[in-house]
Amino acid sequence: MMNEKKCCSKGALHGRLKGCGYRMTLARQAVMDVLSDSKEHLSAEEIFNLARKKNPDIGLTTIYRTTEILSSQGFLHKFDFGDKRARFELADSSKGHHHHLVCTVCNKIIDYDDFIDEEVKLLNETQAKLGKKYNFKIENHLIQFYGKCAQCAGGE
Amino acid sequence: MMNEKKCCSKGALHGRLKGCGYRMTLARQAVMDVLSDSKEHLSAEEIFNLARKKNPDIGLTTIYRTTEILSSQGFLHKFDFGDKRARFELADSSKGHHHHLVCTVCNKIIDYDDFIDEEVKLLNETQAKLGKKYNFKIENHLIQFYGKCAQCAGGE
DNA sequence: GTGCATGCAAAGCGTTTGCATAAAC
DNA sequence: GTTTATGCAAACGCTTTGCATGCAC
Repeated sequence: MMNEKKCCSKGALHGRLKGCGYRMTLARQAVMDVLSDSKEHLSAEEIFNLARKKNPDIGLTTIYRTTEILSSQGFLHKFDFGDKRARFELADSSKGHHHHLVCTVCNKIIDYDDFIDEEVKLLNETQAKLGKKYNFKIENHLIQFYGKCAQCAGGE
Repeated sequence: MMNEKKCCSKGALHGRLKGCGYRMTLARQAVMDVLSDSKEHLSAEEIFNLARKKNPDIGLTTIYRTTEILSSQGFLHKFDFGDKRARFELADSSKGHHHHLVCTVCNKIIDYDDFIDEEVKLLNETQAKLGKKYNFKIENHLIQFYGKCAQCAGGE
């Protein structure tokens, strides 16, 4: 069994970036490493602070530009959880499809992949029907549940 | 059959605001009227421009404060369609449950209520299961499909 | 008359952009 | 050596806040 934790090796990243006309840089590697080490959905500023520990010269602007590129190339997924900042996670193909459960108080986010088979099946059907009826070329969907996590619900 | 187009009469709005310790003002009425007349999902600035026609002295700040209050009291629904600004619609009880289809190019939004019976049913089941498993008090959900509308898909 | 609501201006905050420098190739 | 990537500072756009004035009650 392979012990491949990361979605793609440094070499693969390098190659794929090159294939799109991008260069492989320390900053881009740092962003991938930070997201690879963390299993959270990090904001640009969080990535910045973590990347800084490895490379103190990195700038926040670079994080924005890098996450933009890496997202557009499919290395990262970009999410909006309603807390007014974009959040990113590695597009790790070893992790299957998942949806999110968002605490509206503390912003804790739980990725769930339970019960989603039916969900995804229905989603695909709906997507097909909607696409046809409204003549929309549907490319993506968003499902999130909002509520209060155990801690935050308790204290109320 | 009643010819009641608005979700609640001015009297009802007045009473319900009062019940929460809020006063009935021209600005609050204007925001409700604007949203009542439009069937779109309006941004704060759009509401501002329309409300201005009825009352030129109104300020954008008031729109922000008013939509905040009216949303929190359940008169309005607040949405985020990914275009970096909040959008509002009347919480009109005569309109049933609906979800959204969002064009990622021109930001056109289609409310659909087709095919959602099954969707809502599954959602409720999932919500119950997730709530139990993760000890979350789920209060809300978001479903949106993203893609390109007929016009925007054609021109590409 | 009292206290909430308003308008204006300024500040906040995440994000983007311009430009000179530095690094990848 | 050439071209892309970076860092810094400034600008941006939506939203929020401070404060004196105005309006609902």
